[in-house]
Amino acid sequence: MLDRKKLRDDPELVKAKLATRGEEYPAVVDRIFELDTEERKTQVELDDLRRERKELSKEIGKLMQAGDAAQADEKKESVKAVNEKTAAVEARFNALQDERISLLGTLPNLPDDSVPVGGEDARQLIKEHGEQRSLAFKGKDHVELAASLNLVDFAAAGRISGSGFQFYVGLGAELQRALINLMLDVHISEHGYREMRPPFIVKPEAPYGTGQLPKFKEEMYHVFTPLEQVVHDPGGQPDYYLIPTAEVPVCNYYGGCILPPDALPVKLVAYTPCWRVEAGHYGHEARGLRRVHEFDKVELVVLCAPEESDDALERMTGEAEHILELLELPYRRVLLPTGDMTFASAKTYDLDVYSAVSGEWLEVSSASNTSDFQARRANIRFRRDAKAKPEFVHMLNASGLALPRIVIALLENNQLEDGSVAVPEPLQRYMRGVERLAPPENPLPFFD
RNA sequence: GGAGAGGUGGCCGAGUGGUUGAAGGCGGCAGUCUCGAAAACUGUUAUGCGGGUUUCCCCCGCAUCGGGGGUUCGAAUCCCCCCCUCUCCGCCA
Repeated sequence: MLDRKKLRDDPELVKAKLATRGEEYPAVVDRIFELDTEERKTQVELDDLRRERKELSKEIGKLMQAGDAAQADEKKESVKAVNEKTAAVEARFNALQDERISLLGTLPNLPDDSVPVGGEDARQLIKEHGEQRSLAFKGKDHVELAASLNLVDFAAAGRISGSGFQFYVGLGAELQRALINLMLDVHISEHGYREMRPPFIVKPEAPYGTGQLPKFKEEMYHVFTPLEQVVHDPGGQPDYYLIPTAEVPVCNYYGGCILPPDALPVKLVAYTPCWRVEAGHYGHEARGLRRVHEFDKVELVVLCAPEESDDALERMTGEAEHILELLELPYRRVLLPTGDMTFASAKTYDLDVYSAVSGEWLEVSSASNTSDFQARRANIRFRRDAKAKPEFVHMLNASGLALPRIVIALLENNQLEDGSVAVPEPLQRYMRGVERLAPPENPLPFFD
């Protein structure tokens, strides 16, 4: 949510900045500006009428206590007249306010000044790390490796859940668990995060707070309770959503709270599965583990004071990179342009990992500074001092990291000519000391 | 899922239709006392929106007692719906 006052004070600036994110936005800003002006005029009218009613009602109370029923009745009539006027003005006020708020909810965050203007072409390479070496032999892609090493059963997942789901088996499942634990442990003990285990199913208010709603409703899975038990249906919303990222429940953890002085920064890390509809066909883009409906991710969330958030974004991105370095995966950091950022973000870095087989970069992390945008929507504030007025915190999130494409890169980059895959050293202790992923001696019976 | 109880300010808790934004207590902050601290005493202690003044100082209005709707001249208080918590029963990993 953008600051209503900022939009009021400098609509041209807001329009110019939002225009870099989508051509449809300036017109919305104009409309909100009109609504805001009219709404405030109406509020003055409304407040006056309500004050009048309040005063009269008090007088009626006094008259009743004094036993003067006749005069009281007379006043009651005048209050009724005031109430009629109030009802009309109130209806107008509510209509203006509703429209303003719902339109404001559809505007994305203002991009930071350091963000390049433009679409995908304007992506800015910040750094590259590690050698993008190619294999000395013809490597298999991760789907072939996953099959030959008996790590992932795509066919079974397809039968049971449909395309876009995976059945990790044996060492494949252990690898997931190992990656999750490695990431959590590093973020907790080296980077000072506190682990959270949030619920995976949330009410609509939560994705609204983080900005997935109302614009990206179709990207989330809806969870309905059985029809006869559907009791609340505010605004036609389904009952629940499956989280598309841990950001949704974790960022809402302090929803509505005013954090005391010295509470910031708050650093939270959570592993959760993530569910995304990913409607449409992607072909090669979606092969195997590239783009899936359900995946595992370790997510970092930081709440900090406004003046800290620029540094916090750099730090968090570095912390995600640290995991890639531990896994010895070549990666690059890219600064996303205005047209490419997620809704709530003011500035986003993507981390891409290099795949030796396809020679492509695969996105494994997105680190965003949402400034006060999510904090406004979720209403999360803090006090600098015991007596200071509450201010909105700044909120940041970064994947640290998303697993499927890590697995792709790990398998493809670390494969050896004999068809096995080397396990990076830091990961071995999380996998019972396994150094190589090799075809199991007695694989699961496999049906295709 | 069934039956019952309840949700009030940072916390505890009073308040069942009238000047209650809300008693009292605790905590916090400021002051008096003290060499200092404790104790005691005094004062103070919500958020949002709008208007004025004009800049962070104050003044005024409105709203807010889980959320929404209703009754009424007037609702924390009465009615309806929803959300949440607790107790017992049922079911269940």
